[in-house]
Amino acid sequence: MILEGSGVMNLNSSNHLLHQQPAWTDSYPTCNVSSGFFGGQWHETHPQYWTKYQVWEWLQHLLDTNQLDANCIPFQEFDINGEHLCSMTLQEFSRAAGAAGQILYNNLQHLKWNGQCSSDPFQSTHNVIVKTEQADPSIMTTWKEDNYLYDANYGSTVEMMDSKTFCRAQISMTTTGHLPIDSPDLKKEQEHPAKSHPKKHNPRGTHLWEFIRDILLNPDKNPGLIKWEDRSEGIFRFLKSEAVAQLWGKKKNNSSMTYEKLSRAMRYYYKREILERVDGRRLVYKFGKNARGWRENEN
DNA sequence: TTAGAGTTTCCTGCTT
DNA sequence: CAAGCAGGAAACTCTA
Repeated sequence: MILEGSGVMNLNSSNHLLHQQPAWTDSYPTCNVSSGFFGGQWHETHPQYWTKYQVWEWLQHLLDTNQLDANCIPFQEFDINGEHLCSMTLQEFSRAAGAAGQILYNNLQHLKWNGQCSSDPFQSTHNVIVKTEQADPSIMTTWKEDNYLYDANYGSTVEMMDSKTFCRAQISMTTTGHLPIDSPDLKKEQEHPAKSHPKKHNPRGTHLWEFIRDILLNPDKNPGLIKWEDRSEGIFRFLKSEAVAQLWGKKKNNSSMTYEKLSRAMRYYYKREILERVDGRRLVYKFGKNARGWRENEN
């Protein structure tokens, strides 16, 4: 998983926006706990409301942005939701993730603080919009489709802020850090953003191959869409190719995505050695040497 | 403003 | 025959 919108960004409008809106509840106006198959993207939601999957997405993001070895963060120690995560102390982070615990803790505090000036539980439930999690991608709907969400607490629809603007604001604040964080890692990142994010380019969120990988790595959220054929070799097979394509389309806000188009993008990965061909087998692919994070004992 | 990355879309031909 | 594969070409979106 790669940072969406890396490095220094054009923050003028988003910074302005955030400075105008110091309360986290205002900075997460579109919080949609389970907007999609995986519960939406972690940076679209306040940490308090992350699902387990979003916690993992956040961990993966930190691995990427801090150039950490995958072994630095034992994911099994973070089989928890956002609420649990937010309740963890620095000591608990350190115990769970060792040296990386400090980074995790600082980043989480940063994210919480980023929008959260108040811990008022009323405020948090007032503005955060919750949707019931839907396991079946065929029936799921996203906020983009309807352009509004239903606020269960108040029985009303809420107009949405532009998600891209919101994400940019979130990520830029995370990566450039205008907040008083003492973490040396974050300071370093502020001083050398380009060095911290070498050749990261992920304009529209997670890459396709990472999206596929994450489905494979999260069987609880993978209702028979893709399965491992040979886990150790990184060989996998699409079981519901069109459903996966639809899911990818949802993620990219592209309702016309098909497996034919998705597979074309997959084939481009051959040249980059992110995927390898598996001859003679339909719907079967294999992770290549440039694909990271799919092995059970990565690195 | 521009170049490049990473798709997305469309296409033709081939294979299963 | 349908579905999937292969890969060229152009268009598109977004970031540095």
